Amino acid sequence: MKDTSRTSNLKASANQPYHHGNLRLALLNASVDIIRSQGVAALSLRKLADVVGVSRTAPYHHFKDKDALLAAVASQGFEELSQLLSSVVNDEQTQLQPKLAQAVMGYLHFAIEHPTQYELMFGQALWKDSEQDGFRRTAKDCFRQYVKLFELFSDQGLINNQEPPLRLAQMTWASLHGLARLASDGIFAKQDDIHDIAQTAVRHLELILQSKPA
Amino acid sequence: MKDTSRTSNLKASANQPYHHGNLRLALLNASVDIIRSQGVAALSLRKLADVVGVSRTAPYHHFKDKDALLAAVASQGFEELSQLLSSVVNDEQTQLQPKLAQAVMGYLHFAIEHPTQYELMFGQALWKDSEQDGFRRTAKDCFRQYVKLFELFSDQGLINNQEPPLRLAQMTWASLHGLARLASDGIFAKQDDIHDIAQTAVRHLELILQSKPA
DNA sequence: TTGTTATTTAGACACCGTCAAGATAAGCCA
DNA sequence: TGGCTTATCTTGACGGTGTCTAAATAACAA
Repeated sequence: MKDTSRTSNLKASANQPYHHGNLRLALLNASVDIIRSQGVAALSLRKLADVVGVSRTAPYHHFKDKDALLAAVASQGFEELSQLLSSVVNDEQTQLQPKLAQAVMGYLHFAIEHPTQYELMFGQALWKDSEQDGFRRTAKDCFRQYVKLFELFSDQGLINNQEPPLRLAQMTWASLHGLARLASDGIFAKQDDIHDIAQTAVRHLELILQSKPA
Repeated sequence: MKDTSRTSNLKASANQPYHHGNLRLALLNASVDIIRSQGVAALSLRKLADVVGVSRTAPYHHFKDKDALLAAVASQGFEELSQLLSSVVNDEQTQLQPKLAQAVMGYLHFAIEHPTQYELMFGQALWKDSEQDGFRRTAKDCFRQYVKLFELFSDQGLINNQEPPLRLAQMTWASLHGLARLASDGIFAKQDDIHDIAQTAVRHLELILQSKPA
């Protein structure tokens, strides 16, 4: 599909309209596609370059490393999750239960729909690499949306638990993350089980938020 | 370090005392060492063979694949976790709270002490590979120990929650796993935070086990 | 136009997993 | 003992990978 048309062919945004049009974005999109459909292990820079229609070393002018590319793909995932959570925060619904369920089920849906990307987003490779702190920031912004949800509940007096909202958010996010992991990694095999466990979990989550532990 | 001494040099067990002594075990031990100290990405069959002192292709007579080797390393981890959990089950202590805390803290300790191995144990690579079902069995045996703990509590009347013990085990294991992941992947950076969150989690876990949800 | 700079390319290197063919040696049976 | 079978290990080779270096190309600014 490598034709000889002008470089300004459609030009998705006004940035970097040099030779290719917008190589960085094209590489990122293709990477997300490959990772979501075939897993992280299936992504090689050489095949990626081939798919996009450039030479093997072209991507290195837009991403320092393969790790930098992977960090960008992970960031894209966190931005998608952030948007999901903030839409729940800004929903007109004011009751705790529906909002909580909406956030939890949306989160789980993302993890189950895009398991390989979710694994990449939370893997050690990126989090222990000190060079990827742009990635780390978008990830923390995402978590902040989740915390904001709990602060909202707390402000509206929907939480009886005495723990600070941040701590409750940390605790429940850990639970949610664990469920998401087990589901998306294929460890809880039966899809029905996952749904049941998720609903049971939401019910107990509410229970925790409403209770006053000693 | 490749000397010309007899092959029966120390011979760790009575199995496979052929040329090397016990290549399979040596490879497995060296792999665990490398993965724990440098991560999964740092393990190459060639360097591994070099460390053990054999040629590059020798390992293929003991492990079909690199994946088969990784599955063996993961199995070793699950066996270690199983032993930990069963020691809690068989402890003379009969109260719920100390046993639960002992299991949770032991589990978290393993995950934090050996983060790279823990990531391998729960990664998609192994769980989505249909060929590694020996690995899957040891993993499920490990989870069964955890379930047994809850059945024990239930038999002794220490649980008021109406949910079946299996469901409670699934739910709390998901929470525990999420916490372990966030901690061992370096996402909850501060070590103190982890400890606090873990204690808060244990407190709320008890709370769930004691409560009767609608 | 000329020069500067961003972008892309081809070539090369070291490393990787693993397949095929052959060498070695241990165990078994005569 | 000797010879056969079989498990074990080795050498050589192939295609694929990430990425470095040096050269080519094209956009832009003067």
